[in-house]
Amino acid sequence: MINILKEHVYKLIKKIPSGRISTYKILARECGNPNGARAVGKYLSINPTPIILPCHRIVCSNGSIGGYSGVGGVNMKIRLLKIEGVNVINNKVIEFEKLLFHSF
DNA sequence: AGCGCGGCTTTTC
DNA sequence: CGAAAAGCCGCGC
Repeated sequence: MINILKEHVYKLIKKIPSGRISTYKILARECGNPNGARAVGKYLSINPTPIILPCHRIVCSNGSIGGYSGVGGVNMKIRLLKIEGVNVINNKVIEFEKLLFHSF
């Protein structure tokens, strides 16, 4: 059990395979902080390796794209998701529930 | 060493 | 659908 969310979050994200996605809340929950989704988002925002860390595979729990502090904003995030095979329409992930990866 | 702020959110009205 | 409020952690001053 890692107390530090940041480290834990990064590891979890790295575990997410291509074509799969997850949510901030789930990650926060996996870290033991169900209400720490926001904190998780911040860690991703300050993540040292934007593309290396598949932060674009993380979306809102409601299926919306959420946000992206990197260059290109959510547009780039959507682009990356589509490249990996995730359908995104109107800033929302299609069938994101089926793509959710919660087998950490 | 201590305090305050911000953020890729989430939930409810 | 759009807007507002709430709770969490690391970093900077």
